[in-house]
Amino acid sequence: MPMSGSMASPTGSVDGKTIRDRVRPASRAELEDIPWLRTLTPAERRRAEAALVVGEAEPGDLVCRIGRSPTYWFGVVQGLLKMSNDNSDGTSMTYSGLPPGGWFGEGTALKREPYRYNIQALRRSVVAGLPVDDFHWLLDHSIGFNRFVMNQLNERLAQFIAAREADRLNDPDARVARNLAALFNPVLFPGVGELLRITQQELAYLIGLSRQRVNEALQTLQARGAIRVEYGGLRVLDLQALRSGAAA
DNA sequence: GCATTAACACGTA
DNA sequence: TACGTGTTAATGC
Repeated sequence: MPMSGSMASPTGSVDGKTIRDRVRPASRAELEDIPWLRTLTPAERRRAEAALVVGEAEPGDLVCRIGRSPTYWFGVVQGLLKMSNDNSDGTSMTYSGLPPGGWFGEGTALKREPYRYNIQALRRSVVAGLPVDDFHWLLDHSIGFNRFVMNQLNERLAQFIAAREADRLNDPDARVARNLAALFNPVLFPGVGELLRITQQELAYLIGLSRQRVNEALQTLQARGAIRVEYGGLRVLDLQALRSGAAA
């Protein structure tokens, strides 16, 4: 039985730069793209906006590293990140892609425990961070923020179940379709838009198939009108078809 | 039979 | 030039 989790990718030279350096306050335009700010009262929002920072991540940069203490609750403003861990045999396993609009790390921030995964930039990205102390302050003071976080956790749980289901499908085309549907989840990743910039190689690592087989599946999905394959990315034409696995 | 790795030509940023 | 895509051939379960 194929399990996508069994697929490992070569780790490559981990140029272990962290983006801790060179963070700056969030610009007005960047604040507009942060979905949970709209759930706050004016006073709460002022505090959150003052605390938010953003940083640029180059391809390969680590946004957070396993074992480090949580410093921020993170969000993707632009670009694409991946969540993965490294195996003892020098390979790594990719668990999830993180497109724009996605916020992550609340589990670690809640418990103030070390990160359990690496978060790495796949392409040039802009990452926002809310310091953990401010994250906790919002949890203690803001009803709207609590609702957002609860909704976020609920949606992620649904995604987790869907991912397990997708892993058990043995039709590679359907697995590719379901994984794409997850990346285009408008609740978890409201900033992804209709064009997702990701290479077929990274998609292959994420899904747990070879690049060649992913390419074949993408051609099939395109022929069915669910997506359009573009250079360095994919455009979604029919999200419902992807969710249903785009079965023949 | 079907997916994987390896290798290649080709087009694009 | 470096990278991503699309394709083929050989190999393995």
